[in-house]
Amino acid sequence: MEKIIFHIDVNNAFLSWTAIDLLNKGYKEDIRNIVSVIGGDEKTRNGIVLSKSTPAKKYGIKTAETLYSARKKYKDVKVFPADHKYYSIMSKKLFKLLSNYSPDIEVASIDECYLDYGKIKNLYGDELKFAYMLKDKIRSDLGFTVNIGIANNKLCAKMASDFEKPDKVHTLYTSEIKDKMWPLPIEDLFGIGRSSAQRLKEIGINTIGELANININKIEKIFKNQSKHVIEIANGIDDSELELFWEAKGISNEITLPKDERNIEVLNEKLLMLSEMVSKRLRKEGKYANTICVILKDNNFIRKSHQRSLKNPTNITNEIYITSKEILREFYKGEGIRLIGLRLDNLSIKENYQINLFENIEEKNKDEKIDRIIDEINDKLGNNTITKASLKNSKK
DNA sequence: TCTGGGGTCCTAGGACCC
DNA sequence: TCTGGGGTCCTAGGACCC
Repeated sequence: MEKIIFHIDVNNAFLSWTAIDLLNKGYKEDIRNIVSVIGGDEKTRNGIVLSKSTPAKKYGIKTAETLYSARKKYKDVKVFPADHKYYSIMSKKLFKLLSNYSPDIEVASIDECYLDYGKIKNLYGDELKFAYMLKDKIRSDLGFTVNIGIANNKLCAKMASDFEKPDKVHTLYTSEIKDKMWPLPIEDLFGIGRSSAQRLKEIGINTIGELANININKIEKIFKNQSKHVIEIANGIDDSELELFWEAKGISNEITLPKDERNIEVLNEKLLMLSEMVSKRLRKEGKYANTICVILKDNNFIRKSHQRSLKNPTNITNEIYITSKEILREFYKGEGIRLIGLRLDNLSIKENYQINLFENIEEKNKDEKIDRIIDEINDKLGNNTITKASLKNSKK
């Protein structure tokens, strides 16, 4: 069976979805048609562009740049806050619509997915016709536009959906790689980021085609034993399968602080909050963490992290909090901290206990039960209703 | 009024074991 | 009297993606 993969990508997802939300609420203007962006709050140092309208793009405004910088490009750019809950609803609507046609969908992020069309071609016929029908149906049913890339593997489908936007269908079949992909600049290749692109340009490689045809020796210093793989992606070679069942390998939350912080007591309070956030998500997944990692970003934007493997996996808020405090104390040197984060890794399904004479299993089970009850109450009454108070009184 | 947050994968070095 | 080498696990950091 011929492999035919679709990559479906929402155009300017956050901005489009906010535009729909605003129109539903009676807002007169469709912000997709003006110079506008979705941005964070500058007062809390979250002032970056998360999504931009097509007109904003025309003024050179880019995702992830500061609002300050965006305003320099267009003084009166309209800035709207993100609404992640609403985005999640719209995302689910999209995937639900798509699942009416195929069960073989890989959700790649909140606003994009892969669909295995090869498996359903005998039902729906020509892929190009179907793609046009699908994109128009999404637009009429859900109110936003998508790009659809069609190819013989995931990589090329992804590349194709990134061609001209918005509201377009493109193909990048294996036979079209030379003509459609090789002339593109090297930084357009999926998997080549800023750092790799820079180093490739330094050795005179500027297009995907140049990379595709390079002698492997010339890039081995840069890419080590990934060199073969890098040349393959430049040739549009990718035999990876769709991953239909995604499971998180780690759970993390981070916060940027309103000002640089040097007070370890304040940092500990943030760790308490982060412990509550990550451990609640962990319990919801029914999992246990084997590794706890504390992340710091200092006022020079340097990230540092320290982690610890646990003797026994846990999902208990207080255990995670106590451990994270110890880790922080071990490596915090008093520098101004801009961001603090907490990550749980090496997740396992069941507590894989080795008998530990010094640990009271019944006590642990009780702690976990209490945490779950707290989760339930907070879900009903809104977050942080009882958690902090109960923890502050808990034993060290 | 400068630079988010949530992920994955890879590398390299050290510890440890045989 | 001159220090192997493979395998695995842990840790820290970097690159990349949306």
